[in-house]
Amino acid sequence: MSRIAEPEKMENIKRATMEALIEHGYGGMAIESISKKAGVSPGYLYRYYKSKEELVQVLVDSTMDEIIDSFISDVDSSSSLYEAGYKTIHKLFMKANQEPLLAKFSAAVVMDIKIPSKDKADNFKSVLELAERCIQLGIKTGEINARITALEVLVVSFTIPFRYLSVSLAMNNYKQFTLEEVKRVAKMCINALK
Amino acid sequence: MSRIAEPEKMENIKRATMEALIEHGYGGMAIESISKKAGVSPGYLYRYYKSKEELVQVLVDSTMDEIIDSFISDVDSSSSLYEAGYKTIHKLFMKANQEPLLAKFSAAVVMDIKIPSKDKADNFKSVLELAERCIQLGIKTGEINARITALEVLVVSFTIPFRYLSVSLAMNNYKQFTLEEVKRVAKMCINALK
Amino acid sequence: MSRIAEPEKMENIKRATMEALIEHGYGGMAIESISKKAGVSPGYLYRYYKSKEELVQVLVDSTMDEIIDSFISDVDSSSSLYEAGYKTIHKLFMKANQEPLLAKFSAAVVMDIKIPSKDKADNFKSVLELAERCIQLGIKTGEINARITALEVLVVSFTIPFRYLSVSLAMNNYKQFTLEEVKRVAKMCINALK
Amino acid sequence: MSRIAEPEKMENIKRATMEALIEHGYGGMAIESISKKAGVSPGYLYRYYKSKEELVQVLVDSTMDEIIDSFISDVDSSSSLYEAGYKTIHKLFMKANQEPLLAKFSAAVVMDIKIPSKDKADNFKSVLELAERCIQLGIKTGEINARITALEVLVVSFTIPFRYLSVSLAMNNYKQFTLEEVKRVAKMCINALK
DNA sequence: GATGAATGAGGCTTCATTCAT
DNA sequence: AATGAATGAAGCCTCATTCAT
Repeated sequence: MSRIAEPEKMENIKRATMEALIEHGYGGMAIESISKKAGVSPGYLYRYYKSKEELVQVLVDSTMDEIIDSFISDVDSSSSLYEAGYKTIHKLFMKANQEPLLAKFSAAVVMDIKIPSKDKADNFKSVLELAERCIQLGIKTGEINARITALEVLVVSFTIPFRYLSVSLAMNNYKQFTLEEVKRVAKMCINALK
Repeated sequence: MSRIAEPEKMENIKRATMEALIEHGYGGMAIESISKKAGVSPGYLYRYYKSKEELVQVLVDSTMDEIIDSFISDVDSSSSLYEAGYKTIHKLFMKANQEPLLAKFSAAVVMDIKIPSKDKADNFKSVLELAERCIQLGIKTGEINARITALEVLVVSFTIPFRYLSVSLAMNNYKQFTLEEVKRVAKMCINALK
Repeated sequence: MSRIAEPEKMENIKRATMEALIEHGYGGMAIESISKKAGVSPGYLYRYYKSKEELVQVLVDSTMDEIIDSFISDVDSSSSLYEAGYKTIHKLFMKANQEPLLAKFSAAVVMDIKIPSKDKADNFKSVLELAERCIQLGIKTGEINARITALEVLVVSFTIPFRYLSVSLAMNNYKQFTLEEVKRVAKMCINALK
Repeated sequence: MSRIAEPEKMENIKRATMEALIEHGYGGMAIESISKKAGVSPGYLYRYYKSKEELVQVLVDSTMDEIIDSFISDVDSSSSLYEAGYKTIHKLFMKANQEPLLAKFSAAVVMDIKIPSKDKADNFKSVLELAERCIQLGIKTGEINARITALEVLVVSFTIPFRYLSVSLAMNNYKQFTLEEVKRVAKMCINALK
């Protein structure tokens, strides 16, 4: 698996894989249709990924890492939980406005248990740690109930924004999210944890 | 003359199908492994379902109908939104205590966009109507913000309980839910819509 | 394979088998649809025939025997080849008027090489002997060329009437054959061998 | 870059399909045994034909078209019906001498009603038109009875040569046809229509 | 490097046959 | 005797993967 390759082709492959995963799921997606949509040969894929599973894992893991890292940096750079949530949701919804595919894929990765990823347990641990940080911040600012659990934070904050996004786009594929919506969704999350 | 079609076999098939769908998704599940797990021959399945797709559709549609009907009756028989939510979540969590598989499958059906169902648009309409009813009840009792949208209700009430359930069971497959948890999850939902 | 059985059921089975063979061929016909059409259970068939192949063989062989025996008796009881041909074709076409299925099946058996029969070589020998008798009769009466071969007789007399029948019925399934047609077809056969 | 799709493989597939169709019929032939006989993998077939049915249809339709076109050109280029018949039968028998398989397949296609073809009705119409042309030519030259019908021409001229061929080859698979036989079969056809 | 022809294992589905009732 | 539920081998077809060019 060599490092450098034509970046445009790799980008096409990633996008085609995301579309296929969203539309058909892991078991239902076909390498041939992905390579066709990406404008490369099936053989090309196997130069950079040793299997269908690896292709998906790499994509899913990097997406998950990005989501988590971004959320961490938002929490660390905010002085209230609401602010952190607002930032994260803002990024997510603005990304959805420009690149609905990427946003939808993020939602699918967060929600779907069946997509193969290299280390589900690892991701899970990261997310739980993140939830703990949120709790600390929220308690310090008095925004949330002191008895809230990490599971509850996770279920709320790692679910409502993504679900809002994917349901909205399922209803209208060209939907543009507004700042008003960002605010409302952030408020819902905070309220849920009160 | 005709022997009774053994209901136990049909039950086994349904359970095996749910497990397979949860674990591998529609495209990844194999009829042969389902029939093996159910203790019947592959051909047997085709006596009652004309295809893999129909097998899944029937299961998904009946599950979705049950969920919606149950929720409707809870809303109609309650004098507050909190009460309605409590009833529904109570049923769901108690079912999970006794039949984790059924509960997990319900969650998968509600969350997964890719599972084939006879009429996705129909289901969606039903769910939206249900959300409207919740809003009416919640406004009457003053429990929720008058400006809340059906989408928001749907995203909160049709997501948090199922997500709480599936994440909990993913962490510990033998987890038993408590009445305390029912109360807390119901409260989170109501709070989110305040 | 016991001897006596409800004759009506056996008759139904035979007819259903003929229809299936004509419409779908041996490889394409299904025992289950035959038994359904015949109004008996699949298991019933296996009481009297040990396999799909035997079911067809018995039917085909008895049909072939009937055709040959009938032709032999017509040749033996006639004083000219034309008379013999006329008698045979007359029987065939009148049978077609009353029982198109039986006539069509006879044609299929005579024409189709792929239908399994117990002893194709035997049948073939019988038919060739028959052709020799025709030649003897035809030469005695001066109706046919003395140098005609058995193969030629066979190709003409075992083909034209059956083909006329099956093509006619393929064009119009309710076609009724006339005596005029019997005469014309008999004449064509004789002429061909002049 | 792209290698030439090996024409030899396609040829092998066609031949294997013809053999299978002749020997087992459409319903009885197995894709796997065809591919094995052709020396390719089962999947290979589906690169060029989208189904078993299409594989057979393409083969049958092109064969039927060839037969009809060849017959038409023979009729159009001849000044007597006998000449036309002679030419056609000559081609057919000489082909049989060199490629018995192709000739046997032609006979099977012409005779067998159950083989799937794209447009049976179309073929039938073409054949009837052809018969009409034969009648016009035959009447002009006085070779045939003026009251002959298209059905009769079809039954004679589209049957006797093919049946002569297939019965001959069924008796002796290595049989070589002679010019004398061509003449005799052509004469039989003409005589039949007198 | 890139391709896409080719493979063959495996998935869906049918159907001849059996056997408990 | 008669049924039809049940089986499982086998058929059609797809698709992840390889490799000669």
